[in-house]
Amino acid sequence: MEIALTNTLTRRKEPFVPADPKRVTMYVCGSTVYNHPHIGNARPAVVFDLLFRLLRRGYGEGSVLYASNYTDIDDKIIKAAAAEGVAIDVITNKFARIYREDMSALGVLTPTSEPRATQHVGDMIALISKLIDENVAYVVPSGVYFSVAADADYGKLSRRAQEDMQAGARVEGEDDKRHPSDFALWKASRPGEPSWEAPFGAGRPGWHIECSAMIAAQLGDTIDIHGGGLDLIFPHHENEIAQSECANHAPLARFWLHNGMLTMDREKMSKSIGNIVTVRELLDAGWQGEAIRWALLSGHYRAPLDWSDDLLRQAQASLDRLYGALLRVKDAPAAEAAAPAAFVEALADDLNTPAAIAELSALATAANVAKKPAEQAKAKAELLAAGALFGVLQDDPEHWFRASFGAEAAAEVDALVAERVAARVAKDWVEADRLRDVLAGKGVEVMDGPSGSTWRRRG
RNA sequence: GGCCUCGUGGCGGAGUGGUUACGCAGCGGACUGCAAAUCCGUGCACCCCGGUUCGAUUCCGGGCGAGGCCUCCA
Repeated sequence: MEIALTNTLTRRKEPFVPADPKRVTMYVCGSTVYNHPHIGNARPAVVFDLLFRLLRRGYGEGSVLYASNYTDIDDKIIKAAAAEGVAIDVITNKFARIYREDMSALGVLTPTSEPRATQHVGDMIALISKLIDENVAYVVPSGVYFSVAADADYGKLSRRAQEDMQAGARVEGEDDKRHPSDFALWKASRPGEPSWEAPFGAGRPGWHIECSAMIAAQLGDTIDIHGGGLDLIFPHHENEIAQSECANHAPLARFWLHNGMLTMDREKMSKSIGNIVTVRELLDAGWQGEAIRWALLSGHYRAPLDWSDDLLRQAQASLDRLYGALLRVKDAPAAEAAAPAAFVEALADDLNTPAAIAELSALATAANVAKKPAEQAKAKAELLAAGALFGVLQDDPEHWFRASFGAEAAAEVDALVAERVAARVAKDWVEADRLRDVLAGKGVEVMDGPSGSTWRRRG
C-alpha cells in the first residue's frame, strides 16, 4: 500500500515513505487544557487518529509512534486558575481528563504518548540554551527571544517573506524584543505566576518551544509527520521549524499536514469569536460519538467544513444505513476479512474520506442484497473491518438504534410492540395502526417482517 | 495591503480533458394489510468571461464571490 499525503511544505500531494518503516513518527499539536474542547478542536484529533490507524495498518501496530501533547502551562490556564482560585494543575488535570474522555467518545485512540509541557521544561531550557549558543536567540529583561532575522529559512512553511511580516507586524509597546517578528522562547518570571529556574533567569516557557522540545524528547530530531490545524501554520509551526532546525541542523518534519477549519455559518469556529459547540454539549444532546466522528470525516480533511445540526443528521442517517445492514446480517457466521482494497486505497489517497464512505456504502448494499450465509458472512466481515479502520461501526447494531432508550423505556416499548404483534396476528389493523402511532409518539419506528416486528429509534 | 485555499445538483460531498461517484432528501416500481427498512429505476450540477484543444466542469489567464493566516487559536 502506498500512502500519498499533501505536504504543506511543498503544497503538493507526495508519496509518503517513512524514514524508518519500523519506527514511523507522527506528532500533532494537542490541546491547551483550560476548558472543554469544541468540535473544531476535535477535527484534527479525529483526522490524525484516522491517519494513525492507517499507518498502523500499513506498518504494523508497534511500528507507529504517535505523540500528541497537552499544553498545561500558558497565559489562559494561569488566568483560568486564578479566576477559580485553584492551583493550575487542578485545572489542567481536570481538562486533560475531559479531553481524553471526549475524544474517546469520538473513537479517537489514545496516542502512543501524550506528553505534558510541564514534564519537559528541562528539555525546553536545554533547547533554549542551545539556541542562545547558536546566536539565534537573545536574552533581555522580559525573557528570551528567537531572532527571526538570524534564520535565513524563516517563513518557508507559511511562504511569507520577512518584509511582508514586517509590514503586517503589530507594534507592541512595552516589549524589549529587538524586532516585532521575534517571538518569546522564555518569559521572565512574574509575581504570582509559576516559574522554573534557568541559566538565563527564572521564568516559564513560551508556547512554541514546548512542541519543539517535546518532539525531540519523544520522537527525535526529525519526524515523519507533523500535523495540526492550518491556523497553526503561522506562526506556531513556522516557529517550531525555526527553533528545532536552528538547534538540530536537521529538518523537523518531512511531511507537514494541516486540516481545514471548522466553521459555523461559514465563519471559523473559535473561542475568541464565541461561536463554539463543545463535544460535551453534542454528546449531552444525545448525538452518538460515531455520528459526530462521521460528520467530521464527511468532507476532505483539508477543506473547510461548515458545522450544523443538519450535517449531524445526515451523518447519523448514513451510519443508520450501515448499522441497518449489519443488523440484517447479524446472524451470519463469523468470517475473517480485511478491509477491501478500494476502501483502503481511498484512505491511502491523502485520506479521501468521502471516497472511502462511498466504498462503505457499497459494502452495505452488498450486505443488504446477500442471500447465502457465506455471502452475508463475507459482507459483514468486510463491513466491520472497514468500519474498524475508519473508527466506526464499533457499537452493537441493536444498541446503536436503541442507545437513547433506557432499560425501562425499552421494556415499555417492547410491551407495546408485543401488543401490536398480537393485534396484527388478529388482523386488527385499526388497533395495529393505533399502536404504531403511539410508538411513533415515543420516537419509535416499528418494522414488520415475516417473522415478527422489530423497533428502533426514528431517524 | 501581503500570503494561502476554495467556488460541483434541493442539501452534504468526491472525481475527471470526452462515457457525469457516494450519502441525505424527492419521484416511480418491487416488497408490505398499510407502512417502515431494503432492493431496482429515475430527475436535478460542475460561478462568469476569455484562451488552449477535435472536445473543458476538469488545463491557462482575467473577473466575481467565499474562507483562512498575517494577534491567542485546531
